[in-house]
Amino acid sequence: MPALEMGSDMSTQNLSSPLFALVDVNNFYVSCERVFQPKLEDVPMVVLSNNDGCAVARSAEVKALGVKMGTPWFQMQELAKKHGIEAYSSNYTLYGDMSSRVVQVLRSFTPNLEVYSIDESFLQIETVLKQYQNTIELGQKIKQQVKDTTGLPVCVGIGASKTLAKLANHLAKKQSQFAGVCDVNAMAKPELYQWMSETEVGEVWGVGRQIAKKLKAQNIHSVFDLLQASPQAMRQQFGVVMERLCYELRGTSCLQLEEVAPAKQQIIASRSFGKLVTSQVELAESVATHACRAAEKLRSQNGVTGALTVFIQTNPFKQNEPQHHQSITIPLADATDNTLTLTNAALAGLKQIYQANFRYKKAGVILNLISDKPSVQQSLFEDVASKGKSAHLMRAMDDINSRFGNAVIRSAATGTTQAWQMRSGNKSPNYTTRWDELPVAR
DNA sequence: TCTGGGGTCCTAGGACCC
DNA sequence: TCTGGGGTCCTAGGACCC
Repeated sequence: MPALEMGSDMSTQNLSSPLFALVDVNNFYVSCERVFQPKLEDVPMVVLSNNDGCAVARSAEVKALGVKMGTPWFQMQELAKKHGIEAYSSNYTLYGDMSSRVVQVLRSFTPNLEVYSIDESFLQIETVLKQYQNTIELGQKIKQQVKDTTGLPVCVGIGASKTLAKLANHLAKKQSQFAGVCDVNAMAKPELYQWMSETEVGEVWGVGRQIAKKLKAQNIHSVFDLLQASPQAMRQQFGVVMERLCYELRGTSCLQLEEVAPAKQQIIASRSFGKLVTSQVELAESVATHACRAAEKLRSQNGVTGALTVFIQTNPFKQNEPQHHQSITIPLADATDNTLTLTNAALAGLKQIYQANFRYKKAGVILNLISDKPSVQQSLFEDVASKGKSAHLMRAMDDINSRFGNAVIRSAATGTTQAWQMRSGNKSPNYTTRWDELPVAR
């Protein structure tokens, strides 16, 4: 079954099945700090979030003590004293800079690269491989090169789908015998299944706490259990994302490499308060600040927005206090990036949702961007993987794109393809108008 | 006392239209 | 037994990711 029918470059398509490598920096923020302060090597340490609230990065020593990601610093005081854990405030400028250095090294291996997050990149490597004895040699080379150039330690996971590469990366990190590089694609099936049955289902990329809980309730505990579950049944219960994930686990790639980062759809600027806030004046100050910051971000990526959302919320951890989580979306008369317009809209919104008598913990502003690029959302696995349907979808897309260069296309879960033509200077926050429907064969 | 910030996708459901 | 129903547009909210 051809995995990807949507690729535009037919010449390079499907010559061989894809092979993905996920390169992930170990304990990224902690490792960055250590590059510049070598004395911190071997010191148990954490890097803290804004307001020095939570641990957002933990060194190996701290992880070994059982400290979970996001643990509030105040909750680990005792442990910190006992084991000499040091805490550092985060320095995102530094981390961003280190991140681009790592990407630069990775690009020297292949241009087919997706920067997935500040510390992770996917590489598509089946064409690169010829120059190496095997995937492990390539992985080790990458690892060494990043270490030599940036000082940062990475692990490499390799698999036939992004999800499997993620899983391989997990094994590379947890199991020392892999020496930081693991290829589940080259692994003998019995060995792979053994690892899978020893790995909790919650470790799978896309299986979070809620879904893991539901899976376990029906006796799906390990990755191997999930591998054996029927994708159709999983879809019925959990939706299309889960179905796709099942196929990915089975080695059928459904998720493409996204070499070009898609334009942002929204911009968020928000912060927690150091203390609880009740007055509207104080909230207004922070909301205005966030609106300004959001507007700056917007302009820095040459965007415009058609609607602005303001939200305020109480402290969800104070369960004995009345909770209030309110938001409102203000449509803007014209698409804009103007700070004053946005600030005024934000303040007007705040006025409408503010209620006295609540103690607020957080405020923020969300901008909904107007996209000017055609985008495609594939909802159905079948759309991607089954030849007939995706061919039909492609025809529909070609047709729409040739007639309306500036269209937004959605393939709905029912298998219909719909298109909206962009309106210029449109006033609606939803910036799209449905113009036609193209039937797609089921 | 003290609990991050910034994103994505998908679904359900209400209002409305014909 | 009673019942309209399909489709659109929009929002809220849940789940996930790092």
